[in-house]
This record gives sequence, structure tokens and C-alpha cells, in this order.
Amino acid sequence: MSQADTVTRILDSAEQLFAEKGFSETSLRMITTRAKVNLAAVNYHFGSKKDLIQAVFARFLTPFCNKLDKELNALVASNQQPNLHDVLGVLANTMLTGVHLTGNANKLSVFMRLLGLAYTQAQGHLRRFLRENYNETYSRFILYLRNAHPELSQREIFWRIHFAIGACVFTMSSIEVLRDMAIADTGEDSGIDEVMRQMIPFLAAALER
Amino acid sequence: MSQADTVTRILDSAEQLFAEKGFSETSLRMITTRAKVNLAAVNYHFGSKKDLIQAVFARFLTPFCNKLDKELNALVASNQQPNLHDVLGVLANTMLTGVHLTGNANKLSVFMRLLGLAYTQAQGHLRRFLRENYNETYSRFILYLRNAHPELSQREIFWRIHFAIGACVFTMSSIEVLRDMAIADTGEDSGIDEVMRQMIPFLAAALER
DNA sequence: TGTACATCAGTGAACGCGCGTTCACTGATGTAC
DNA sequence: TGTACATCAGTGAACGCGCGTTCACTGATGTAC
Repeated sequence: MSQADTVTRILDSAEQLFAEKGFSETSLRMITTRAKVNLAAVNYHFGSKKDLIQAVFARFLTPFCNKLDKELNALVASNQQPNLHDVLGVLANTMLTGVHLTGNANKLSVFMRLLGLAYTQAQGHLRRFLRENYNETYSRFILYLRNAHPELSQREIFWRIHFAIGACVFTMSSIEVLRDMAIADTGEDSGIDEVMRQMIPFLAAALER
Repeated sequence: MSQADTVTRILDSAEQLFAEKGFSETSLRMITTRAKVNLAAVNYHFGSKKDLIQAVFARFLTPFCNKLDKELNALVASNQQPNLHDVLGVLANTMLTGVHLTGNANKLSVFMRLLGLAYTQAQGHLRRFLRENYNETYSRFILYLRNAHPELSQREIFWRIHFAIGACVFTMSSIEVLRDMAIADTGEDSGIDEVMRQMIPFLAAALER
């Protein structure tokens, strides 16, 4: 088994388990067992559990932000005054088409759950890591949103965006509980695609009000 | 020190620490140290950490649901066909006026964070406990919402409500991170009251669209 | 009124367990001469 | 071509630590006679 194999398998297992259980509820023994890899390999390749957490985020956020940057470049090249719909469209497109996570069917949901963890469970080290590495793209994105609605204050834009992120992140983080509740409530299951179809007009209405 | 003192102090400390750090990041030693109580007192009075978690939820959810039930009774007594605004108004009023949590200034934020944990960190036992004890009030509330918008399907109502809950719960759960980001972004702090003032029209727009 | 006993909140110290991390070691591969 | 050495991915076993829980015990209060 080559190094790439071992490193990749550790990252794959960690990504899935973190998304499923959170950071502190996932032990290195769970990760290495699922990855079929020796326990000590995590510390050998990554140094510590904290570094592994950062590596999991880096693996999907780095290509994601690169792609987002490129798409934003293309957008402003063709349209000097993109509106809210254009900017959000770029984000949605980057999220939906990017193959940034383990190649299983739940890519998008894992992506959102990890984002949710970054907000709600982030220990200081992860927060610092994300700010140092991805703050530039994030700020740029917020700037375009702000330019699209110059009549709104910076703070109004900021909070509207984060309310919207909250609805997405919470929904995806709790998707199993919510689907169970929906079945108990309505007698029918709702697929993830249906949930997303309902969410988009909800967010648009809230942002554009 | 009487029993009520010890039990109350454990619940107060546990409530604050759970809201701040989550369940598994909060140890019984942290709780008992903050409560100035012997470590073994938790197991003596509550039986286990799981039972303590349930007791924390019971202490604020039971009076909250009782109050909500009463207010819903009063609403339907005076108005056979309450609309969305009426029903949500009852909820907001019950949340804002209820003194269900430790008597400090962050009551509402602790309330929301605990709700968030119930969705995102709930181990099976907590989920079961909440369903067994509070499902009746919850279902009744959803029913009134549904009646207020008979043209929407059950599933549409369900998901819209939970997107809105998501925005609230996420915002309050991540409020420190978000306020820090807002300062970095806009140069100004946003008080919790301002955040809530922004959130209410956001949610109304999204629900009533 | 006094004594013996029961009850129960609270305690101090220890228990076993799973955790992240460390370390001496192996074995395969590449490199120098 | 053969030998000696270096490098490095990976391993097995152990480390110390903090965790939730347990247990024998204390001491105050109430109750029966």
C-alpha cells in the first residue's frame, strides 16, 4: 500500500466520521479501523488529531475556493454589475458541480455538515486555520454581494447571508432527524433533492425581500 | 446546603456549560467545579450524565410547553382561524416572556443553543426523551401552522418551518463566531438585540412568500 | 427526656476504560562506491 | 555486480491522562418507644 493510499484512506474515513458524529465524538481508533490502517499512522502522517481535522477541511476547501475564485473572475469579466442572483448562482454552481469530497452520493450533505461543524464546533485552531487560508475568497464573495445591493448596509448584508447559511447548514446537519420527523409528521419521506428544491425559493425570498 | 440548592446549582452549571460547549465536551468535573458541589453528587441526584442532560431539557421545556399550550388555547378561543402571523406571534411571545432558564441576561441565547444541540448533537436517548414528552405540543403547533395555510402541502409547511428554525438555531449557536466575523467584516459589533431585529423580517419574508 | 435506630444528602477516594500520543522497531526501496 | 548504508512508510505495544461511575463512609435530621 503506497503512502497516497494510506493518507487518502485516513482522510476519507475521517471526513465521513467527522460529518456524521462531530470531532470529539470521533476517535482516531474509529478512523483507523474504518480506513483499515494502523492507529499510529494518523500521527505519523498528520502529526496530531488537530492537524488531521485541518487536513480534512483543506482537502475540500482548497479546490472549492479555487474554483469559486475562477468563476467569480469569469462573472465579473462578462458582467461588471452582477446582481444578487448572479453571485448566488455562481456559489450554487460551484457547490453543485465541484467534486471536492469523497466520491460517494452524499458529497453535498457531507460538505454542508463539515461547514456546520466549522461554525458550531470549531475549536480555536480550526477557526484560525480557516481564516488564514480562506478568508480572502470569502471576503471577495461578500464584497460582490454587497455591491449587488448597495442600498443595504454592510451589516444587513452580512446577517442576511448568515441567516441563509444557517438554514442550509442546520438543515443538512440535522437531515436525518428532520427526515424522520417529516415522516412522522406527514407520513411521507422527503428526498434530499426535494428538500433542496424547497430551500432555494425560501432563501431567495428571504434574501431579496 | 439543602438538596434543592445542590440540584439547582448542578442544573444551572450544566445548562450553561452544555450551551457553551456541547454535551461531550462538558465533563462532570467541569459542572461540579462550577457548581461548587462534590463530583459524586451528579450521579447521586440524577443517576448518570444522560439523565442530567434530560433533566436540563426538562427544566426549561416543561414550563415552556405548558405556557405555549395555554397561549395556543387562548388564541383559538378568541380566533377560530388564526393566521400564520398569529401563530408565530404566540411562539415568539412565549419564548420572549418565559423565564424558563437560569436568571442571567443570556436566557434566550441559551434556550436557542440547547435547542440546536437537541437537533445536531442529540444522542438517541435525548431524541427519545424529547419525543415522548413534548411531541404533543409540537404537533399541535405544527397543525395550527398548517391550518393557517391550507393551500400549502404538509411537507411544504414542515420544511419552511424547519428552515426558519435552522436560521435561528444556527445563528444563536454560532453567535460568538458570527459577531467576531461581523466585526472583522464591517468594523462594528452587532448586539444580540440588533441581530434578532434583523432576523424577524427575514423569517417572515421566507415563511410568507 | 433520653436512647436507639432509620433515613438520606453529601463526600473522598478509587475503579476500569478509552482516549491521543509516543517510541523502539521492521522491512522495503533507493543510493554510493 | 555486490555490499554497506540511508531513507521512510508503516507497526505493535505501551504510556499517562481525564473520563463517568461506584462504593464505603460521614454526619445531620427525624422518628419510635
